[in-house]
Amino acid sequence: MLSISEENYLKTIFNLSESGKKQVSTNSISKFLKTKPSSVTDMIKKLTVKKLLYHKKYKGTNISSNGKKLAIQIIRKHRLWEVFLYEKLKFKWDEVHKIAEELEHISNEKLIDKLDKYLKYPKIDPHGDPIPNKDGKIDIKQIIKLSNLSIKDACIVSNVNDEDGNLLEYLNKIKIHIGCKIKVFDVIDFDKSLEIEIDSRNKVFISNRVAENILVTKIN
Amino acid sequence: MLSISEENYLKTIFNLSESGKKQVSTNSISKFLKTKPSSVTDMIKKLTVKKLLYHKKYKGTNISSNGKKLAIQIIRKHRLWEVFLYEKLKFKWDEVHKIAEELEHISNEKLIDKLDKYLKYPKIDPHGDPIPNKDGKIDIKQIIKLSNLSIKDACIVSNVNDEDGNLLEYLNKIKIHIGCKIKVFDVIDFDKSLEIEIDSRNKVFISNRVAENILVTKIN
DNA sequence: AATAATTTTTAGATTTGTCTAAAATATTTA
DNA sequence: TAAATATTTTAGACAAATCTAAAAATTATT
Repeated sequence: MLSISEENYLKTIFNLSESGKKQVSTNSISKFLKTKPSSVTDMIKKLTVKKLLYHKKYKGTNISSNGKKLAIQIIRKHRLWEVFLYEKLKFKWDEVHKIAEELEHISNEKLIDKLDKYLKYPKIDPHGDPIPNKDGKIDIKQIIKLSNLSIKDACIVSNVNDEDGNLLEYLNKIKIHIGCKIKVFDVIDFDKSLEIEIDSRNKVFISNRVAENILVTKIN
Repeated sequence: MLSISEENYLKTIFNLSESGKKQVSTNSISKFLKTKPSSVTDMIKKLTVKKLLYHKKYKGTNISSNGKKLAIQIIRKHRLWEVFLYEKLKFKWDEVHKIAEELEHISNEKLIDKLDKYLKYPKIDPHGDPIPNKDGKIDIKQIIKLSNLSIKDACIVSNVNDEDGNLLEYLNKIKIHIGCKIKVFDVIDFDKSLEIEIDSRNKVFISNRVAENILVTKIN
């Protein structure tokens, strides 16, 4: 059994090593968790003794396969709770993360199995991130341009090009934001513009140019 | 903000002072929480400084009105989560307590409000205990004999006379246990025997003599 | 390559919640 | 009521998770 702190470090190290190079630096962990580097060193020692990490002094940290397994189970719990909060309790997509950070540490396998079943075995969370299954398997998240979707496809916005203030302003106006759900109702042959529905509410047309600057994950 | 330990002590002291005399002994707390009396003394000091308890050396402990307010909110969370686990996730009534002990410490007012709404503002938990409302008001739990109910009443079994082994064996056979739900379908005028349905499943007749030895809380 | 700057680790301290052992107080019993 | 027993508190220790300050190692700069 891991403590909440140990779980948070493990999860952070897993995420950092997924989203970058294999060797995770002490500083990057400390920045993410808002703790001092010396605290990170201490915790790395503890988790290394438990064989959840590999560590070479001054060189960086790796997650072991046991560590990875545990981290994935924590992420599974986090994302399932996010789905619950979003779909059942009707929280907004940007409110669910903070609460799920607490819920994810409740350890009861039966609870998670039943929650999974109750939510009808969801594949992605409200941010479009994939939910690992019970065995720890994760469907790799395929990020594509909204312009690549076809009629009847649905997706979650995972990123938008934020270099252009005008684009952001426009997206804000039509209520497209990271985490929102978009369904494609029609693709106009003539100019490849899209008729889409945003968050099951407003239906709008957007140009192909705009659609190329919105990154999404398909959800069906 | 209270720590999980502080919350557990506060809740325990509240419960002990409700279900007995006003002065709670250090030993009784230590027995309930399975910690040493010296640890209890330490925690009492901390909570006394925070004005959640009153304490007189060697004499016993009282909960303050602020302490009571906090304790009731913890109990509210506990019981709402129990309803969720029982009704939505389909846990058995005797499995929910342990998990709710963990969930009750998650502190987010909006979460509890939304959970309450989602569960349609339940008044009692799966054990028949009343759920305090947002303002901390608790409908006092009225424990009555099953024999006092009328047609169409429903209730939760809160206690059975366990002095007679034969009665226990019989109740076990017809699957009446603490926490189960009973609906009264008919009251026979001739001998005051009852036709009841247990846990929305088996329908049986029981004599008035048996019904007098089952204590329940009405739920409608 | 030598120096400066940054990163990481070590050493030692602090807080929280627990413990044991012993002392102080209260209660029960003979 | 005095002695025996039980309860409660105090004193001091420990593990977990953090911190600060300083030392060690690495990386960048001139």
